[in-house]
Amino acid sequence: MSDPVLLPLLGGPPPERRDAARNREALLVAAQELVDSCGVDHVTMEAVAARAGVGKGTVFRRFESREGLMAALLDRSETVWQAAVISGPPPLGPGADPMERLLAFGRSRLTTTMRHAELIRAAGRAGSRSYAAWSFTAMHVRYLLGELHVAGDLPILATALLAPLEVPVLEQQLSVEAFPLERVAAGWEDLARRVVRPPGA
Amino acid sequence: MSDPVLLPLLGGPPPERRDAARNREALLVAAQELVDSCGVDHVTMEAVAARAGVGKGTVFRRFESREGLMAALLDRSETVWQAAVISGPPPLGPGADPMERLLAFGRSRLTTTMRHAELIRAAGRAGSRSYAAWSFTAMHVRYLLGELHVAGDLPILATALLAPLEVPVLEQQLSVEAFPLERVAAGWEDLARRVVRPPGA
DNA sequence: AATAGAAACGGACCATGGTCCGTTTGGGCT
DNA sequence: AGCCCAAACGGACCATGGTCCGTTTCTATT
Repeated sequence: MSDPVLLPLLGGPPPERRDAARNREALLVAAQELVDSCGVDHVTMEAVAARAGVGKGTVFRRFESREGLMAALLDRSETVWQAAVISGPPPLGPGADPMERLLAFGRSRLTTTMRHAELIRAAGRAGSRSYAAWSFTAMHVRYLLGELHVAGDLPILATALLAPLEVPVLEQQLSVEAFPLERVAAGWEDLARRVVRPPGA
Repeated sequence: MSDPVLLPLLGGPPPERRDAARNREALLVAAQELVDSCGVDHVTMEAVAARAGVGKGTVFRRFESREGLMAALLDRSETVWQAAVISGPPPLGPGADPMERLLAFGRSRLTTTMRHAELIRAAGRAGSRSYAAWSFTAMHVRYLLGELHVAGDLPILATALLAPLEVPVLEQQLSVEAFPLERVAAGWEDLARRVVRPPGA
């Protein structure tokens, strides 16, 4: 029977079996290599499986779908950026005043989004991962707006600032309309100021 | 030889052959019926072809891809909405003052987008069609901002107002975070006012 | 160490979007 | 009317994402 002492401590689902963990890692490495060498949309699930030395079924059991695999890859890249926001040097990280941080956030998020654009596209709305990514930025912007004593519906206002930084919107501006990146960045700063500026001033 | 009088008038590409036009129409009708009865993502290209009584190759020749077909379908629905904006009754159509029109535009676009959400998703970035749809709303908002004497980079500000009305953003708020529709709509109005409000007042 | 059963594995199999090419058809020209 | 050929057609064929299930491997328990 199972240990009555451990039982109450089991918070989440049981841990992965060792071979499963090894395969997950191998698959992520293989996928990353293929993405780097062929570009996201030329990577097939079979190729990833073959390169990792496992069967195709295994890939889908671990990551649900192609989107899920891409989301997992994306997660890794996003994590290092999130760390820079949480605990990196100012003005992106803590230390600068909130308005400076907000403007730094916008510029940084803009370039990061474009850098990861292909992967973000390929990840689609994969499970709860993409939600997690959105959630982080939403929480951060909400926090900064709070520090700036912005009045209003903060979650909604945060969304208003984040929406123009989504891939399809940025691609429309940068690629289709061919606005220079600096113009888009400056435009976002202007938007941020308009949103933050108090009504009576 | 070809008529020397007609030749200079040939602005665009030559017109479709009669059978081609008939098939295009039959395919659109078939696709619409299937979408209505099964839901967008259960419609297969073969099913559409079969229902229209043509071969699969024909569907792809006319519409390029699944996304292209969905975009064509979407186009029809969007057109009637666009007509309402251009020449319908105020406050959405012309006649009301610009700020009223802008607020009416936001609410109307919000509900229209959600009504067409599945189709918009399925249409993806299909050819120049999705660009045309974006282009219309962008132009309209730019025009209204001009009428309101808003100072700044109007194309960019228009984008800032349109981005929060895109499907993924709205779904995040309405479905994932479960904000009531009225809250999202009110939030957009607040955003519009902040963007329009002049700096010194 | 032996055992049992849950979990993971692999690759054949299926569904569907998309391509290709030999055949048919429409419509301008004589 | 008859000819011609560009355009359109159709459906076999291919690539790839995703499923299924019989087999193998891990690990907790004795």
